Amino acid sequence: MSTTAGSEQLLARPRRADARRNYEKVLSAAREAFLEGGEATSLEEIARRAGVGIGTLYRHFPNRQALLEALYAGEVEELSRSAAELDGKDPWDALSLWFERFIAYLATKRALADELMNYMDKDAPLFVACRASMFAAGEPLLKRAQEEGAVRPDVEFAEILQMVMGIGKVPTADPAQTEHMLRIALDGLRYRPQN
Amino acid sequence: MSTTAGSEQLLARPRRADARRNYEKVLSAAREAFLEGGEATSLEEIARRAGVGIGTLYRHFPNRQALLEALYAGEVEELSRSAAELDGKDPWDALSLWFERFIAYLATKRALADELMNYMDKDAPLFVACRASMFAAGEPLLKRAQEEGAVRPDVEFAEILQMVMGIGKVPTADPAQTEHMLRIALDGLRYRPQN
DNA sequence: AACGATACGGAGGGGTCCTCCGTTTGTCAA
DNA sequence: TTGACAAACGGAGGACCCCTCCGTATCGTT
Repeated sequence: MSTTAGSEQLLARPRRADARRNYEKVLSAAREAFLEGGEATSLEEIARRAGVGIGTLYRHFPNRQALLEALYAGEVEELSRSAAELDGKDPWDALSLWFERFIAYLATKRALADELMNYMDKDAPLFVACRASMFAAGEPLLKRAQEEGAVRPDVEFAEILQMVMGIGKVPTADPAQTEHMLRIALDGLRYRPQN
Repeated sequence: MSTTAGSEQLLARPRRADARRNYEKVLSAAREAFLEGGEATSLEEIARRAGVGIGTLYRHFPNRQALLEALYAGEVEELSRSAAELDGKDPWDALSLWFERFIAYLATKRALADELMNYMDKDAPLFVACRASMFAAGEPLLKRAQEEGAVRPDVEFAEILQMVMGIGKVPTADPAQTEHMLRIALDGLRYRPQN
């Protein structure tokens, strides 16, 4: 899967054949488990699903956060890559479309996003790399929209990203609600104080 | 304290003198502890601070969430009450000022807010009452601003509240960052698609 | 085939939430 | 004042969780 290919460059993967196998097993068991069971799934449960001892899980991922980060790495790269497709479009449309995708991504991975927010300010190398990847993908979209005058100049990519993440994290019954909140907030990017 | 007065009407308080005393002791110990130690403070620690057995704590608050809700009740009422002072002001200023206060409130009680977001959709009676209180305070401000034409008509109070909560929950190094995000999002309320 | 080095697995330490129940204490009627 | 009972207290301990440690098994190489 391409999601794991992404983290290969960032994480020193284990060497022996069985180790590599188990690494993958744990990772995909974790992916499944978080999708189904929500954020509270225990590592013991994940190890059990992967058919692996708890000790093995911890050999590959020194703690809970490390496992989440490894999952995160692959998914984020995929999202970042999707910005490339938006090059031709109208600057504003491209920007807001990309953020919509971002929100959709957060929606499916809410459990992940929840835990990750807590570590947002941490500087784990893998995390820094992911942030960089997001910036590389999204910042040009913003710059382009600003240069065209579609977005006010007094906003920075970092804060918009955080704002969107915050909105994406709000639990709603209907995804349309989240999307509406996003639209309102993004319209704030277009607002001009003195008109 | 007025903060506890609020929850008196919503929670059936214990009857015996020592019980009432201990109830207060636990509540204020919890307030302190969450302020200092962050969200992860254990209930055992709170009981210890209150000079009370863990069993007693659980007698008054059947689980962790219940304790948080009880804390929440008082604080929210205080915030809601502060909307009354904004009656005279310009509709737009009143609305955005109130949300700014809301954000400031969330900032000091982040630990609380964090846990509470998880239960946002739950219908615990005390929670419903708190939401009602917030609506009573904030919705008129929005309506007034919409009638004056300062805010677009296609937004509802509930979603704005959620949006603001989402933004407030984002951890930032500098409060000014959060405030800027809020300003951008609120400017979205004033944006008009066809100009 | 044999021998490191590498990786596995699960018992168990320390922590948390919460329950259960024997003991203590407040309250009220006599 | 006293006695009795409901109400409340407190902490041991069960269930669960994260994580560590180390004896055992397996891989890869010679």
